[in-house]
Amino acid sequence: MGEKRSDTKQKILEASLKLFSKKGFKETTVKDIAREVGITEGAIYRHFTSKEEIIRELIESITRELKERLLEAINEAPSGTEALNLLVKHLLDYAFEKPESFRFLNLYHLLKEARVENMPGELIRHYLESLYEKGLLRTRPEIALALITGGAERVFVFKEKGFLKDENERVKEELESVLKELLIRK
Amino acid sequence: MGEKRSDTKQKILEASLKLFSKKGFKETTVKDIAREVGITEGAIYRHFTSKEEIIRELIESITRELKERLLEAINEAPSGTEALNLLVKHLLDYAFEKPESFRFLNLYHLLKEARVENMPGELIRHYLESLYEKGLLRTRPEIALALITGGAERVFVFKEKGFLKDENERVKEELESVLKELLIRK
Amino acid sequence: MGEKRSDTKQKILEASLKLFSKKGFKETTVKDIAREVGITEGAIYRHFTSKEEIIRELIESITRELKERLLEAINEAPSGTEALNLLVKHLLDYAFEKPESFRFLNLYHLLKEARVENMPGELIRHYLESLYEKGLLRTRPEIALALITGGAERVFVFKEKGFLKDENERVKEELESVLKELLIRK
Amino acid sequence: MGEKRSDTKQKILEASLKLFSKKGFKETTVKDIAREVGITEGAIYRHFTSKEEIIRELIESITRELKERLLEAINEAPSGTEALNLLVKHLLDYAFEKPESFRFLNLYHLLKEARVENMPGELIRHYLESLYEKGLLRTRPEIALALITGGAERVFVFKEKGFLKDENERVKEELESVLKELLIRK
DNA sequence: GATGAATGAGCATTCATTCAT
DNA sequence: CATGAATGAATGCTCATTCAT
Repeated sequence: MGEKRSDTKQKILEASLKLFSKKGFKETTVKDIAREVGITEGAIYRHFTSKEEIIRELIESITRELKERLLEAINEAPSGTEALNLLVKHLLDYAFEKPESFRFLNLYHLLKEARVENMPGELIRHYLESLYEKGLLRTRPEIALALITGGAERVFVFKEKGFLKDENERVKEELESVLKELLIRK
Repeated sequence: MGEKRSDTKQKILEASLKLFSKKGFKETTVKDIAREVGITEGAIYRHFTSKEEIIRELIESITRELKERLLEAINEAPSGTEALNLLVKHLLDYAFEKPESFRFLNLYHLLKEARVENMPGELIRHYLESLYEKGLLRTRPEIALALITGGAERVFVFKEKGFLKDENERVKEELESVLKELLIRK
Repeated sequence: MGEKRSDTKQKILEASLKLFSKKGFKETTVKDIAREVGITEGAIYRHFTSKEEIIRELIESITRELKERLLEAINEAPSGTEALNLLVKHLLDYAFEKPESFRFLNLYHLLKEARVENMPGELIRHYLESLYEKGLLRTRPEIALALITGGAERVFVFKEKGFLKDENERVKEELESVLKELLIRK
Repeated sequence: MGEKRSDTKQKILEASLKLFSKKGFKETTVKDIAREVGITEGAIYRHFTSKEEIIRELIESITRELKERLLEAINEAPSGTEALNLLVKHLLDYAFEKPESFRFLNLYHLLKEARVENMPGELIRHYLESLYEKGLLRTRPEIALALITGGAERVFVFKEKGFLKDENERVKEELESVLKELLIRK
């Protein structure tokens, strides 16, 4: 009953995420989204007041979801070093599990004006800061963060372009291991 | 000397690079470019047959320029390890020297359908491959490449958002040092 | 008694009258009307086959009602001069009693193609004609009619804009007195 | 040379005035205007930033023009009574000379939110006020104004509907004479 | 009777491109 | 070479109307 109510809204969000992350915001038209869902343009506006609102709703839910996962990692960890391990693991898990969301996030912060405070990265940066002060980090937090998120994102571009042909699992493990080695001062 | 011939054309390319890298392709209109140059829309079409041609010309020249620099690095180097050092250095030099070009390159490969063969990264990847086979690389070439280019790009986003407040020179040095340590197997 | 049967229908007509007279026909949407009534758009179509039908029904009932009042005035009157007095009085009574209806009527004849025969004014004009022929009217019937109806309508615009701040009763009396003086040849 | 520059812009204004005054604001589409001018919709936007801007420009120029005429009347007149005569004459001259402008003005103040201060009527009202205080006016200024402007406007509706078949000149004279008689206290 | 999702035509506006001057 | 008016296709959005529930 209640499932059907927001069935279409959910489909619109999913189609939008797919298209926005692949083609960009301006490049994706409302008609594209409607076609992908299998409805007409007008129907979109029963669920959203504007294209911009779809984007807003997507960025909010993705940000929330990723932040939750990262907070989990921080809270789970017994020690600082272990937290760093978990942070990297959770971020990569998310990126490989939901590449479209991850890509959308990157695109959004690349092209749209965004408050720094809202970026999930800020959460990581904040935590890395404390690790850095304890001497557990090999490089400054911002640089570490750039390597984690930038490296992960690039891997997806490579996969998409056919540069990288390995299975996701193997790629993730290798990236995870090299990042840990890179970041943690022994 | 034929240099003055394409004074306006050069200005159009520069204005386009600036706007495309900042706002994206679709988001930048021909009128925007014309306004930035100080001419009218029609005049653009004296120098380019289409907006798409401006993009094409930009991506070609940026690709060519970056490739040249990278080839230089490879050829200059006395040894494999040293070549890797130089490669990282040259890439970061370029990125920090011409952030708009670097950003444009990233955006282009993120949003537009591009042949892998044309990417400057392919050049690096190819070379890294040979280093990897000699056991000089700590991780697989694609992952290494993802960390170098992804990390560099992300650093610019951070600088733009006010995340990173240090001087360029310091940031570049730190990034360079951590990447070298990361990649080169001792 | 059949009165309750069209409770909602009556509400729709009232809401429509209010909105149409304030904002115009095109400017008032079916959704606006539904919201004002407190139902949904679809429900409107249980009672009317189209937006146009609502307008039609409104103009018909307003026209009928006003005509009835005017006929009453004519029939009531003992003499021609007295009939003129009553005509003016009844018209102003109606306008001040049901300003929305009066406004709707004006707007309709201003913007929509309307048969002259259906206008309540035609009734007045016809009667004025006979008075004119008897030499009781100071000016030609059409001009007299224009002053009566145009003057009354304008008074409402002025009240709405805050131009006129007096009480309705006083305004009506003054308008009535000046119109009688103006029209009746002594 | 300079004439051709704003040739199209002028045509757009004229076509818009014609259509708006006949059909209303919402009822007149940009396509209607373009068709009337003989250009495409897009061309409109080289001369105006929006449909609303066309309306704004029209109301401004009409208001300015009418105010100028009325001020002239006031300044020209040797005495108060004569000024009133001239005011009525000038207003009717304008209305009969430019019925579309007059109609547009009325429609605008009927349907759009307008500042009272900007209405040409305010100019007349202000002047009538001073005449009223001197005892020269038979009725209160607002009522007088309502009869002048409302009566004039209605006459055009009647002409359009075929109610009134006389020549403009005769209608104007009669209206003028009755209004003067009505307003001026002897 | 009523709901609310969906349709489809239409609207204001934008924009890459063309072309006469 | 450059201008700026114009085109025409496309875009985001609105809205009267329909229809399954």
